[in-house]
Amino acid sequence: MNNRTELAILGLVADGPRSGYDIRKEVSDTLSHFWNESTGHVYPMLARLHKRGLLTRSTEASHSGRPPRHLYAITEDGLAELTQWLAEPIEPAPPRLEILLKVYFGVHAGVDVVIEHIERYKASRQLLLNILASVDKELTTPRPNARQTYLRLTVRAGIHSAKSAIAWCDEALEMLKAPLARRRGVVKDSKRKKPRKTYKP
Amino acid sequence: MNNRTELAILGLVADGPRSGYDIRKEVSDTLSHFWNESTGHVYPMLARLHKRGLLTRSTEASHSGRPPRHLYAITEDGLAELTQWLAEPIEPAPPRLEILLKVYFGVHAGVDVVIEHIERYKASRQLLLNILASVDKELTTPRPNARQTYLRLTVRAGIHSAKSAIAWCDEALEMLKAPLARRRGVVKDSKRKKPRKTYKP
DNA sequence: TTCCCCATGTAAGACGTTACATGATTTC
DNA sequence: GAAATCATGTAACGTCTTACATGGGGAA
Repeated sequence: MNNRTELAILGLVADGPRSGYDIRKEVSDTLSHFWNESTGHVYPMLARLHKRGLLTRSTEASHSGRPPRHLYAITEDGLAELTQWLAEPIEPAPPRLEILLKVYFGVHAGVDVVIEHIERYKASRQLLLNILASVDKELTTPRPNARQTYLRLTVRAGIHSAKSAIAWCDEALEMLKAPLARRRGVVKDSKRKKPRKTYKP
Repeated sequence: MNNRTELAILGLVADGPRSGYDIRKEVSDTLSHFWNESTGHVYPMLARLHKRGLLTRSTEASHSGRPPRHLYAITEDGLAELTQWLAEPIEPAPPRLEILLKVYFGVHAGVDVVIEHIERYKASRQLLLNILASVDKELTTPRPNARQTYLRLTVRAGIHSAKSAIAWCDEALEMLKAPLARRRGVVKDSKRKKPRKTYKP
């Protein structure tokens, strides 16, 4: 099996019974800095896991006109599958970094556009870094248990990554602003006929 | 339009006529550290771009039994669409970092498994860093043109990212090896019945 | 002689997103 | 009075991957 949504669900339900809603909430509250799930995918995958016998399903009485709540719990087979998957080596996902694609195509866009993208990107990473740094602070306790440690590790990963992104942005902005600004005519070497419009949002 | 494959194709063909094969090759040779395309997607997207009038298509005579080579070139409409897309702000892609998912679920796998994953990951980042560092060296020229600069920026991004990943790995390994090793019993708090198997590949 | 390069493309399907439908309750 | 929360799910669609089919030429 190879479906990442199913695996994420399995991992979460392994900590105790959860509904589809619970899972969505947990992902967006706690895992959002390294994982995401979309609503429309969680419910079908829960159904599939149930059909495959990896989850059991029990229905709670509905309160006041709400749809009934379905609680899923992990089975022994589910736990076995989860454990097996957790031990399997991770095959690196081929990257698709849109910002770098736009940077790479910079010749067709003009320096100003590229600079604008990098500045926006830097701002977004800075914002993320601020959030993660404060989460990290909360998570820093004298005697963390295993679960806290693992969660904190994911936050630390985000912090390292955001910092390096910011550092790259600074380096890139310097490279682009200083020398290309002086000889902006370089862009004219390309085949374009019309002059680039300046990018002013 | 929102199709990333089409946009990548458009950007590459904007530098000069190319065949489907050329594009696949260019992606895997030059962009592979930040972008990928799969064979089965490139050809249909080329056909679509042609149908939409963003690319022209000319057929070269086939040499010695090979299938005929189709050369695609960008049209004015194609160039316009490319330029417009390049100027559009980038909406951040929701992350899905499998390694962090496995770290987060570490309680169900055991410390040894997590450590093993991080060590493998570190090795892979180290390898990538070595490659990118040597590419960066080659790309470091006294008077780079715009194209070289943009390419180098993508390489620099990879270098920053790999370094930060390695730094995180080191930090994580230290956090996991020192304190959890001393009180490995923490894992027993979870609901698992069976002891974890040690992960020895 | 075996493997990689060239060179096209299709078919099937997995994966995932977005938008929709429903509607009472609690919070601001 | 508006907005968020709770809570399920489906339908349509877009994106992308994997595997297959074909086959000659050149390099190791």
